[in-house]
Order: sequence, then C-alpha cells, then structure tokens
Amino acid sequence: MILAGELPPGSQLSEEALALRCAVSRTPVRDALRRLEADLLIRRSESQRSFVADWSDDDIEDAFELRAMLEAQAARRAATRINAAQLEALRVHNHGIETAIAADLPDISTFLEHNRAFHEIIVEAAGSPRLASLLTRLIEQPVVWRTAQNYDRENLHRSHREHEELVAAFARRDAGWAASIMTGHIRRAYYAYLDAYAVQRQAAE
Amino acid sequence: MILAGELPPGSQLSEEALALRCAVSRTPVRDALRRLEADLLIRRSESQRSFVADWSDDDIEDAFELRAMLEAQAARRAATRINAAQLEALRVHNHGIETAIAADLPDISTFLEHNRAFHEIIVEAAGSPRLASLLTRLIEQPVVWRTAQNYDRENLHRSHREHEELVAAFARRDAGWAASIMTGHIRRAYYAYLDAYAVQRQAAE
DNA sequence: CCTGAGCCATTTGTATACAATAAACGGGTC
DNA sequence: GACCCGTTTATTGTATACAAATGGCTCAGG
Repeated sequence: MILAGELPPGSQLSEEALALRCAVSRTPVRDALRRLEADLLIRRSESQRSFVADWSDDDIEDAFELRAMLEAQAARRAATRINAAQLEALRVHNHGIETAIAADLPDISTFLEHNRAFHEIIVEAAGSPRLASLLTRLIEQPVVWRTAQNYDRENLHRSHREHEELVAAFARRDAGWAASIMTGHIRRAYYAYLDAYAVQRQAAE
Repeated sequence: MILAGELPPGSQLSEEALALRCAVSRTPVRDALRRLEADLLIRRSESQRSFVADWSDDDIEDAFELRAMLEAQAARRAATRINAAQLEALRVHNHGIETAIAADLPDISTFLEHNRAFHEIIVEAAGSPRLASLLTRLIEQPVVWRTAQNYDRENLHRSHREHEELVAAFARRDAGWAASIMTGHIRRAYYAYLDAYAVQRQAAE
C-alpha cells in the first residue's frame, strides 16, 4: 500500500484501521508494522505511533549511496564465488530483460522481475547472509521501486548493457571490475531517478 | 541471554518457554524473537520455529568485514558533518577510555561503555538514519560483544590511540583519513578476536 | 485572545484462548 | 529389523479482551 501510494507519506497508521482494511486482527498487522519500521518505510513517534515515512531528497540520496556500497560489495564477493549455474542464470535473466525492452512499448513489469532476479543471484553468490539481510532492507523501498517506472528507452538499454558488463566481470572472476561496474550501475540509477523526479516536479508545478 | 551464553547455539527457543522464563506472555516474546531474527541472532526453520544462531568462522569474518565497511562509511560522512560539541564528546569518551585502562586491572565494563558511546557519536554525526539502522544490526552481536573481554593491555591501548587518530582526522575534516583509520580499527579488532578465540580453542582441547 | 488543566477518545501493550500446522511417537506391515 | 502411516503432542498463527499511556478537546481563567 505504501509503495502503491495508497498511504500518503506522513499519514498515521492505526493498527486497528489497518486490521479492518485487511480483514485481519491487530496481531499480524503489528508484526508487519514492526518489519516495515525496520525497513524504514514507517517511522514511529516517541509514543510508538506509526506514520508512513516521508522521504527527503537527502534520504533518497542516502539510500542510493548505501545501496551502491553494499551492492558493490556483493558484486566483489560474488566475482570469486559465483558458480557456473549462477552465471548462466544471470545470462538468462539479462536476456529476458533484453526481450522485455526490445518492443516499441517496453514491458516494465517483466524488466523489473528479471532485474530483481539478476541482482538477487549476485547477492546469493556473494554468500553473505548478513549482506543479504542488510540489502533487502534497502531495495524494498518506494524510491527504488518507482525508479524503473520512469526509465526511458535509453536508460533501459544502458541498464541491460551494464548487466552484460557485470556478467563479463564475473566470468573473468575480476572482483574489482565487478564492484566498479556495480557502483556505476547504481549511481546511474540514482541520476535516472533524479531526472525523472525533476520532470515530475515540473509537471506538478 | 544469548549474549551471556545462557542459551547455547542451535538450541530451540519455544515462545511459551521463554514467556514462562521471563514471566510475560507470548506476545512480547514474539516481538523480541522477530527483532532478534532480523539481527541474525536467531534463525528460523522452514516451519517458523526459532533456534539460536550458531556462528561459523565465516559468519564472524563476514560480520567484521561488513562492520568495517559501514563504520568506515560512517566515519567518512561524519568527518565533514561533525560539529564542535560532538567532537568534544568524542574527546571526553576517549579520555574515559584512557582512565579505564590505566589501572593495573583495566575496567573493561567502563571501557566498553565509552567505546560504544564513541562509535555512536560518529554514527550520529554521519547523519544517515539508514546507515545507523544497518549498523545497529551488526554491533549487537555476540562476537563483537565478547571481543573486548579478551583484549589484552596492548590492544586496549592501541584501541585508545586509534580513537585519538580518529579525533584528529575529524578535527581536520579529512574524510579519507577518518575512513582509513576506522577500517584499520575494526580489522584490528577482528584479528584481536581471532587471537583470543584461538587461545580459547586451545584451552578447550 | 491566549493559556492551562482536566476529561474523554484514540492508540498501543499485554494477556489469553483457540485454530492450524508441523514434529514426534507408536503400531502395524513387509 | 526397517519403513510407512495414523495419532498424539508441541509449537506457532490469529483473534479478542482488557489495561496503560498518550493526544486532543473543551472549558475555565487570566
């Protein structure tokens, strides 16, 4: 609901109201709120009331910066640990991306799914449960989720080419190369988001 | 209880048993288990049963590696953002450390408290709620907690000197320097832990 | 018109009961 | 003797009730 924008930033989330809305009791709602709080999608007041987090520009930059650092670390580790099956899976998913964006009207949904799977395999190949745990907190966030919605053809194809580079770096077992590409890959996503956001802002004015 | 070793690694944690032991109902116990699971102190089976996580050597190395990376990033950011009051607080806490370890019998408990406060100020000065959130997951872990218990006088004083270097880097607003020192600081802690652990292992045999 | 105190409404924290599911055990069969 | 299946038991998931704490509102007073 937060990602879909049904719950505007800053609005209060009452456990009971959510329970009613989801047709469950407060108990599972509480569990979900605690998790979302850990993911920083929800902030809690001193008196433990829950509100949808509102993301400042600094927050967004912060999230991308950390994501770049952690994903680069994942790529660095994965380069020397990835196995043949995982490498092949990366190629398959990136081919899926290529197909999804080849049409006149790119299939963003399919792109997102393959993109998610691609990055997930890298995290898995990194073989660090802690790193995986930290990253899942950063990627399930509204900004990241919406970024690709605003990708133009140019950015979609660039993303695909960067994935190809990553596969090449993994195939060569070059940790430094893989980390560098990944850093650039995430930073580019950040600037793509900024551009799209700037457009949205102008449209809103 | 996990940190104190009362609950051995691998042992199952029944919500009801813990509730009885802590004289509360299952509800708050469940909340705690969910948080500890996020902190990777607890792992859950497919059927959602909880067990105390057992840490392999790789897990420990992994945790230190990530902590080094994130704390270095915190130091990097803090260097250009720290204010005079925070800088002074760092000096005060490091002086507290100096006093605590000056005696013939070092006061480890006081050392730990000042050390925790010292690192906390840096994270605060970094001004990144996300980074802070990620780091709290890594520092409340059994290995980190026990490391200082095994510090010898040499390591305690080295830690103090490294803190002094950090303060100097912050005073100069030198982000790269601060990050480098912090990386070394955490890596040294890792090797100190390894040495202490090797000693314990030999004693156990 | 502003301020503050007290009361009421809202919201969260905790306890408990019941339902659903998975593990453990035992009896039977091959 | 090993293995499969049904039953029992343990454990977690969910719903609900009540207690505690917090926010906001009203009304009195300056």
